Amino acid sequence: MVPQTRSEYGFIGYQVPVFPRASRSARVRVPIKKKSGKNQKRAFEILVSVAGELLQEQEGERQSSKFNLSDQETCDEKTSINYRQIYTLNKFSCAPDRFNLKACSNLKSFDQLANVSGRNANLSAAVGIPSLVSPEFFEGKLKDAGGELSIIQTVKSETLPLTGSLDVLERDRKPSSFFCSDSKAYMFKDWLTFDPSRHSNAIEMINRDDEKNYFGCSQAATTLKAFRVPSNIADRGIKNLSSSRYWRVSSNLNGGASIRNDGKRRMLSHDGRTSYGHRRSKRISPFERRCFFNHLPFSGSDRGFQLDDRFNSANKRSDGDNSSAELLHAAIRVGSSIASPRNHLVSRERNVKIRIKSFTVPELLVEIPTTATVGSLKRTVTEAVTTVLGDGLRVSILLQGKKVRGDGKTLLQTGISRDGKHRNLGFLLEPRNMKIIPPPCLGERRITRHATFFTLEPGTAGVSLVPPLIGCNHSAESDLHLIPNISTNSNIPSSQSVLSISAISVEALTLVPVHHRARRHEFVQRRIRRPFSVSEVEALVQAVEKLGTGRWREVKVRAFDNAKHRTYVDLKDKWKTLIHTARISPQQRRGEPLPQELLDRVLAVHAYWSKQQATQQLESGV
DNA sequence: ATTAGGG
DNA sequence: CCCTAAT
Repeated sequence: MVPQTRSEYGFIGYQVPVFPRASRSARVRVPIKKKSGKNQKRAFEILVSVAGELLQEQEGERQSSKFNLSDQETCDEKTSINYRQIYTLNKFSCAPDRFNLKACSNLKSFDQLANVSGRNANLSAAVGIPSLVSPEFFEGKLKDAGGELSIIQTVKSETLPLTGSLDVLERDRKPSSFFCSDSKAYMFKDWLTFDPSRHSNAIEMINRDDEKNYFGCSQAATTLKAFRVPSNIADRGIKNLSSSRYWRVSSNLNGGASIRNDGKRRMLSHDGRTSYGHRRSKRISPFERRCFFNHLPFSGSDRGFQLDDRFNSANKRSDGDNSSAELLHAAIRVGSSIASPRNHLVSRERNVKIRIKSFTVPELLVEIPTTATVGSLKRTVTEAVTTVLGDGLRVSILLQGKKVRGDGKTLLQTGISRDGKHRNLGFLLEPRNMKIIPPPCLGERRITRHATFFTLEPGTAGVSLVPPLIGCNHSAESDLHLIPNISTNSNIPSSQSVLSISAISVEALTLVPVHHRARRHEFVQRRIRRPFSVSEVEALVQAVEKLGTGRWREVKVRAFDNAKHRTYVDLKDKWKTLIHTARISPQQRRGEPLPQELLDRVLAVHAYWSKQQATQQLESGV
């Protein structure tokens, strides 16, 4: 069944993707009452609402056992829901006295569980009590809203991220529990949005019967964003989708190169606010794909959005022969050459087929500490390159060494089409802005949009310049192997070396201020990994010997005051790992070997202060 | 901000 | 290293 229509309803504000059958989900139980209880409660309200519908579906399919959580499940600590996150409801179950939810946010894949029960939630948070369940829902208003919808939409966890395919389910079933009472049809909401400010008002219902394309969602924190989007924008979404994917992967690669070394991380969401971000993940799980996907508009069709789509859509944009645009090879190598054109007739028009086999990346400056690893250098270069390729390139056309002016002219007029062998045709790639990679500690990353299509002369032959597949390795952990002409002369005078990637086909670096659209996705940079040196460990041990554990601030001031990149949390963490290291066998240890003497001291100091702590507690207890 | 721990 | 509850 392919949905011809899409219907959505909801509250505006929070958005909760429904994700009925996740393949897996880790679990963290969340009590209602928390420091950030208010927001969390909202999230729960939403989740519970959604789950209510899911339960009905579940009931109909007699799959309840699949979702049941055992009764021994108890409760505990850990708040995991964060206000501005998107939650995905993974699993749910309902018992007479409890309601279990598993959910995850977009920022942490599959490790959130909300478990709401009469026991671990505080009294007013038990299921069925209006304070937990949103009033509308509880009182059946939501039901009415849903009742008008004849289409139930659900999403298969496996297929949505990649294909965007949707299943339409129709249910005509007797409702159950406290949710909904007698809707004729129940609906799976792909997105349920919830506006705290108006959550006791009417429910908004948006029918989108006439549109095939739609926006999956906007950002969770973005309120009042219309769902309805013109299809031309949705079309554009395909591009963004690809580009963002592209960026995401490449950014993931940058685990080693840090822009900020001040011990803090930052995440920029598209609305410019700063918030916490997600961790770099080792792989792109289906859920991640979905989450990622969810941020973006997508085509309602069944086609997926594999990387190839970028090219597909590029081809389409060129208005030309779809098969003609070859995948442009954009390895970072020297020179650009042009493939000879085949005579190809599309319609009445003769197309010029131009293939860029490779091109040179314009000059890049990468500043990186000499202490950085080779891997981080690679990543830094990767990022620099992808940044340039993404949005920072200006393309000029060179014919016989001269820039071809006038974007309005046809290829015929400029003579490009007659240039049989295209020997004299060239492309000039110039960075639009010089500051590609800010040196560490010197500022904030430029936010650019990545992956840009350059389409020349639409209407005739199209040449799409597609960023290379750098970073399309799906394993974010793996290092990329760039092949730029990196001069690895390490005549590094100071602590900072400037690495220059020379450009060949670039004549000038133009300094064109470019408007930076904030990327629409959160992006967060993990700090660079900086293994502790032996001397650092030495200093740490010495400080702890003196100060004891639990005074990391003082340890920091005392022994690492000038090591800006070592926070007291780092020191505490290092101490933790030191203890572990000292306990394991030398064979199991990794990294720079530490003198056994040092490790012995670690254990001794640890034992000593542990005892101290214990006796102190005894004293205070008495 | 710091501390303490889990991830 | 990250994340975050609890101080």
